[in-house]
Amino acid sequence: MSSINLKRLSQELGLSISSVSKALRDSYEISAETKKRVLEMAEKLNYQPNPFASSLRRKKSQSIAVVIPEIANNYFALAINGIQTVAQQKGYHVLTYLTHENSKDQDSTIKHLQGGRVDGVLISLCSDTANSQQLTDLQSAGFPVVFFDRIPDSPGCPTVSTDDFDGGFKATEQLIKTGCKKIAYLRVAGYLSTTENRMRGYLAALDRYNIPQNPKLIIECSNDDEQNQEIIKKALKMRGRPDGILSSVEKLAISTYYACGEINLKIPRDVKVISFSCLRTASLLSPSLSTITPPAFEIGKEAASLLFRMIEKKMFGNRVEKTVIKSVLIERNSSRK
Amino acid sequence: MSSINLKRLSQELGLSISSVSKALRDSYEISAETKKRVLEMAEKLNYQPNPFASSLRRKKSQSIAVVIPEIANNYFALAINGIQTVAQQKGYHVLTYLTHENSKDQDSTIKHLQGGRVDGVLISLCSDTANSQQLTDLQSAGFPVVFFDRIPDSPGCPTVSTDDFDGGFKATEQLIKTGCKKIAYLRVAGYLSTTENRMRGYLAALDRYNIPQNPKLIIECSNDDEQNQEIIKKALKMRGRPDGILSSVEKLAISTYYACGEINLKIPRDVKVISFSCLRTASLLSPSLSTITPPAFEIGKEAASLLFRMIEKKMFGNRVEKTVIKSVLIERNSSRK
DNA sequence: CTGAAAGCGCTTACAG
DNA sequence: CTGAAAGCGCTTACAG
Repeated sequence: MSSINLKRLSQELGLSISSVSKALRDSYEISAETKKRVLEMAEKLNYQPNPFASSLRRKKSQSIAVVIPEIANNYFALAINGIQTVAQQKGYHVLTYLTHENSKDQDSTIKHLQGGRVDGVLISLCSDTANSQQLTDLQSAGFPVVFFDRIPDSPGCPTVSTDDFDGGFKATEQLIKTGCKKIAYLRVAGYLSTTENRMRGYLAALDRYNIPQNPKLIIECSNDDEQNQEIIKKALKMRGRPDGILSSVEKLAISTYYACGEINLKIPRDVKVISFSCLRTASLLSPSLSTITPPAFEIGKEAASLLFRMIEKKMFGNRVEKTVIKSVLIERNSSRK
Repeated sequence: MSSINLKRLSQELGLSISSVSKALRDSYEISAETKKRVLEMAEKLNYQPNPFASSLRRKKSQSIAVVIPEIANNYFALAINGIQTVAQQKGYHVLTYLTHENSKDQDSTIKHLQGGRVDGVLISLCSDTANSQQLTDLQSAGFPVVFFDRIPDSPGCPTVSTDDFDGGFKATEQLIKTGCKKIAYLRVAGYLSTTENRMRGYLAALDRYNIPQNPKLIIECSNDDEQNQEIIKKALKMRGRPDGILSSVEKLAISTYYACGEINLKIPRDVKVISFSCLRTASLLSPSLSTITPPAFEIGKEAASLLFRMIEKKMFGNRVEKTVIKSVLIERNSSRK
């Protein structure tokens, strides 16, 4: 925008373009005095370098992409906060892309990014991600990609996530200890390792306490809030209805609250609820919601730091980092006796 | 990243670079047959154009910036959702910058953006924005800037916001009608027109119902949640303490709930509460929170649309658009008799 | 309909 | 320490 470029600046100073460029980049080739003059003039004329010229020449975009399923979700909002904190400190720009839980959008986004618009990608997969050729291509081209939260299974991917199995196990254990015998696991569609691992933890806890597994209590939800509310209502009305609910994601817990309200079931008296969630207002809900809370801000920070290490090639050889940050279980009234 | 460029593509096809470029941009100068061949080869080799070369040449970044105070806030998360929806549809990229309510960060961000990295800026001002020379410079250079939610006073700025005065008035009226006589307005620091207008609505409602204004009931909060809780607690303990609270932003309502819990005041029995807020869980809180809810998603969409009209020069002359979208007042238990 | 050439605004290896 | 020149990968006015 600012029409001041190196050419104009160099004319103003009576120097060559190359000297001005070097002075601005603090090159050792330039005398201290010249640097000072250049810097002052740049300031005076409010010179802003053209980022595209620089990126084109240096083959570095100074940008990263964050690809997430949605943003109106406390987890992702907090994670982005962590990512931005690290990126802004590094002087990097952050491009955000929403996939709306749609693998087509996700693929086309990833495809676009191969043009070199960014130096690296942080991605939390959409729930219906099957086998993304685009992603595989991107990675096998040596492009830095870090997965966070919703991560794939394959061993070759650098990931930052929370201990999903452990969270699922402990949450289930909590419900069992308050007397629940029929615990419903609310899962989202798709087969991301995140959901799968949470479910494995749930199943392992049932085994550990000799509670028989019941496939009817594993309830698959969709991306539509209204529809989910109906699904949950139906589950809560069936014969042998659940006396405890473990929700794998925040929004299903909210749908559960609404569903219970509609069919007059009291939480925790009639059904106990616990959910993976970063809801700030968990303790203000009626009743307050027990949560397994992933440290979203830290996960974002960690993922971004890892990505920058990859971008800056500070990784040791081909080692693939798999960072796991523990979630915290906070017992509140929704799962009390 | 992908090392396939126009040169490589043209060699592969036995065509000149210019013809390939034109074919890819669907130029009328190129025959249908050649276009087909080019497109197929581009697909086959997974050609992705280098965005920087294109941006440099065309002086168009195909990107916009969103500058907001924070992201872990339902309002901004929803607004970004609206912005992204419009931008992705237009094939634009979205860069997000957080100012953390800090005018220095805001200024340095704006300064950076003058380099031409984006074609336009959507900004919601940080609370301590005084007189931003950077912003004035940007606008007077003819750079497209649209303000949303937290907007400045000056008539020359295109803005998309909610009817703050009206919201403040109606919320106050609601509290008065349920019997409140001492209504505290919780305001944030700084003098953005948003907060000011909400307060003017509040004051106008007091006047309208012949309730004397009391400066002690206008309580200035900070950006620190813990500190705010103390400030609110103190206000609730003073002689002639408030019997109603109008919170100008969501997070102060949450602090109010916590403050009341700590000093054993029952909402709405001892004090009634209403707040500007986009909290999804407002109706699940204990008690459910009465809100004036700005349509954040629509505001984001509208602001982005306006920005694109400016970028595409589809504006009529110098007309400055000031779009106002009404908020909805939803009465819930926190402000019931 | 196709192609040669200039140029967007930088950076950097090289010469002096 | 300074500068001339090439080139990053595109686009587009122009010539044929």
